[in-house]
Amino acid sequence: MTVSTVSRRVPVQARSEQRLKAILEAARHVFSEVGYASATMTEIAGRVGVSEATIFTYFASKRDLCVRVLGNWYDEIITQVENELPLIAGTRNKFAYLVRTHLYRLSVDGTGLCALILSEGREKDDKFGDVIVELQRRYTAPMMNVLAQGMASGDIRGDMPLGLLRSVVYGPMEHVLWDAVRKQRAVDIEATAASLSDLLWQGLVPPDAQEAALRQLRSDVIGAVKRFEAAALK
Amino acid sequence: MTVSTVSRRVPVQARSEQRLKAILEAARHVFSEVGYASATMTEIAGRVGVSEATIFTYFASKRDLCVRVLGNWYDEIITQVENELPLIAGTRNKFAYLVRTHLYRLSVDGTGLCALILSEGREKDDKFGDVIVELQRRYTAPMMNVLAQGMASGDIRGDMPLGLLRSVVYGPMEHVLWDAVRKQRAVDIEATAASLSDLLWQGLVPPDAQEAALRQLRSDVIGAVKRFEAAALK
Amino acid sequence: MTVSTVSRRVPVQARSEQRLKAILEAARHVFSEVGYASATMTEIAGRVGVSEATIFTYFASKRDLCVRVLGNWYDEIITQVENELPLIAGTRNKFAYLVRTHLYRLSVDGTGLCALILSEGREKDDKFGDVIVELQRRYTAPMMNVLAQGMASGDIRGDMPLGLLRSVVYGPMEHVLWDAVRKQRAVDIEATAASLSDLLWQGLVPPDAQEAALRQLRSDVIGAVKRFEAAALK
Amino acid sequence: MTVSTVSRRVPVQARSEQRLKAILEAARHVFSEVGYASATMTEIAGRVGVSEATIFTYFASKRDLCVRVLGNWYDEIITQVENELPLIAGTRNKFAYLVRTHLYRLSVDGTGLCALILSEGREKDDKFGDVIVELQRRYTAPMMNVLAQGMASGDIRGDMPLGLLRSVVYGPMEHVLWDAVRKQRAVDIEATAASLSDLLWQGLVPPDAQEAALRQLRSDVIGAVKRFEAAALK
DNA sequence: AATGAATGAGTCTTCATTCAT
DNA sequence: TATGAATGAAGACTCATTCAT
Repeated sequence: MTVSTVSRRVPVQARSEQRLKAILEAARHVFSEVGYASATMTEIAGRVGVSEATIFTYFASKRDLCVRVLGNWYDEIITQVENELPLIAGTRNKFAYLVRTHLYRLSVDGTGLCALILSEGREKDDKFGDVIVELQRRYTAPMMNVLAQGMASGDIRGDMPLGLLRSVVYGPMEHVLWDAVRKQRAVDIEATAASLSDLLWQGLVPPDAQEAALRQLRSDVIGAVKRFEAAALK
Repeated sequence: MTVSTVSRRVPVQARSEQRLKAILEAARHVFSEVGYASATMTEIAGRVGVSEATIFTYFASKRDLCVRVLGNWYDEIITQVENELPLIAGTRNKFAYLVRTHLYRLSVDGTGLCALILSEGREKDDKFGDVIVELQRRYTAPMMNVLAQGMASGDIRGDMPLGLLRSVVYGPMEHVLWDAVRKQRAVDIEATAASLSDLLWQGLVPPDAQEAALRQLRSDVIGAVKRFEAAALK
Repeated sequence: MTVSTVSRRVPVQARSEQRLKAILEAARHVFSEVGYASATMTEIAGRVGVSEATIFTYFASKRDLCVRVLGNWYDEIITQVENELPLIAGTRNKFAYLVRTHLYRLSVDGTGLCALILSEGREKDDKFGDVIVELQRRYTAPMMNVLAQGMASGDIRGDMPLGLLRSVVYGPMEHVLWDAVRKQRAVDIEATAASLSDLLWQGLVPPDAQEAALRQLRSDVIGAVKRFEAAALK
Repeated sequence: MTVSTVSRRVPVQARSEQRLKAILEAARHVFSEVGYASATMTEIAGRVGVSEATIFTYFASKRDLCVRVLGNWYDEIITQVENELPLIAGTRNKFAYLVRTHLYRLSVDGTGLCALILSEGREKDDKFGDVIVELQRRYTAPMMNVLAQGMASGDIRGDMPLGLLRSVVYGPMEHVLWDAVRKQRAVDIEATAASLSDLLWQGLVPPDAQEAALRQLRSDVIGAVKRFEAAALK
């Protein structure tokens, strides 16, 4: 039997559950604020009020801690969306819901994490491996489905790659929030979400089909009304 | 060079001028590739082929070097835009030009710098402070002008804050490029620029045309209803 | 148990006795496998299936545990030898028995312990101090007696210090086993023991026989020369 | 171009050459005294009178430093042996020379290194890889050649594997020296070398061939003398 | 002007040991 | 008696920065 490098068992008692949460929360904030490379275990430990060694009792490494922080964040929001989205009808409404939810989530605690994901996710040595990629995929899946279905049904223009649409949707939201953080200003989530939904949807809608559809609709109504009038006057 | 915080005498001879440029260039690449925190003076010095100490002859600190790198990058593109933009007529054309130029610039050497700005520009200790905010402001000024003038002329919808429009424009581009970097794929700049210009512009355009159509439709329906009521009462 | 430095009350119940043995056994293996410095209480505790704190209920410190492990190991083999050796007759046979037993013991679980003794027994701060020296002395006593008696009886050459003979006997065995461990090969204990006994014994035997032969030869030659000279002068 | 992890260039100036030697020497002592695992860079740096960081300017890692220490040690003695051995004639004389040299070298500064080699060389994760194995092979090559040639020429018994003979030769020497270190006593190298050479050689010589050869020789001489006498008297 | 050399201040991580329960 | 939890002390290693030459 070889000597195995057993990392100590993670504490599981009631009391330590709280500590674990505290560490995760502190870590979430620190990673958010300064990014992975600049975040230090010392800082995180200091915020929780424990020694650095204690953190290593709960997490195997800085990397592990970060992965768990990200995982938690994703899990929370993924769960929420998976529960609420099915209750909403209509492509346009689903779209607006996803925009609003994303914006809200990011604004609460995610801006930094998002930056983290984006900037650390590209390291060559894939420090976080496919963990992030997979989480990201799961997280954006609902939006991608909405967009894909919209394309299929003709609600959304089909002349651009889906990946580009994703960037068009998520890019502005991240940008808005970074801007806010950088300028230390609060964001009016509801107003911003409404505006973005509106503007982006208008961009996503098929360019001519839009007017065509309106014209068609109007002629239909007019036709119907005329037929009705004719019938009524008879 | 916009901002500088040099504490030592900068050499002014011809040879030194070249060296300074070489250092800036190497630093730009390194910062781009690995971010501020992970970039090392050793690596930069190594690429230039000088000792680390030499860099400190030209720059007071790593921070200073980075600020100068960013400043240079901004200066280059700002200069380019200030020269070329006036030659282009039409809000829509100017908009497309700016999108294309931004995308092109970022894709060449700016993605990493962009990440740098976004992830380092938020540090608690205000490492780069307002330097970046100011540079960013100057850089986006032309686009902001185009958008503002578009609003004034009625080419662009006026029902949303200008800052939001900026996010709508720049957000997707950054997103697209990070995506590309993360997936190690090249971006077809021209195609992407065209698509983004198209889609975004459609979103930016005042929804008047649509509203007009809708208003017309509504008045049609209302008229029909009135006539129907009249007929029914007859 | 020979030496102990326990500072806490050792449990005396039946259950505890077993646990103590289990800890000692696990510790023996771990120390064997990786040496004192690299052995961890976590690993030992893990193998026993108890918490690290429990070990400290039985042993005052890692050092104490290690000393006890070594003491136990020595005790076992010393007891065995003290029981079996008297049953064997003849210096040569006793010698072979001790070689075989030592080799066998070391190969079973002692190589690592041996390394432990050799490499840790030298520390500046006298980590194990004279404990090991004393154990070692007791352990080698039987062999030393055999050698001393052999010398007295003329079976073994008396022209070298006893201590040197000890090295000649134990050195090769340790060397053989380390070689085996390093090369990850099993040792044929019986064959090796036989070969070593044979070779070493031949070296240990008084060189008298050979000297006698040589002396004879020399006198023969001298005699011949004299006769030759006499003949030549004739 | 990827960011390469360039370790800083090793200093090469005259002044630093001395420092390098000083570090190597201090390291040799420390590793000797406490083994690889227990040796600390702090201790080594302290002895040289420099900061820990300085050592890392010269050596990439603790492992690297240790490998260099070992390499140096081996190189010195290998060079010496390769120069001197050819000047010595006769298997027996070469053997004695190698024993004496090994003993002398070890006693000067190698005991600890030897322990290091033996105890660290067996780690599973082959911390030092084949480096040590190869050095060890080169170092023992001359002795192995002498033994092999002795076997071929019948000077040495051929009924045992060469590897075992190596252990028989080197084992006692290491044992003698460890004993000395452990007991803090000096060794009389010359006397010990002579004794060991004598005793070991006697063990190595073919068991019966020895006496047979002597008998043969004597009869040859006797025969020759008789024939000579007969001729002379005629 | 350039740099070889050195280092102080951290960084992550490990682990024997303690103690309240 | 046993242990979950916590931690102080230390260890290898990094790197921006300084300074004499």
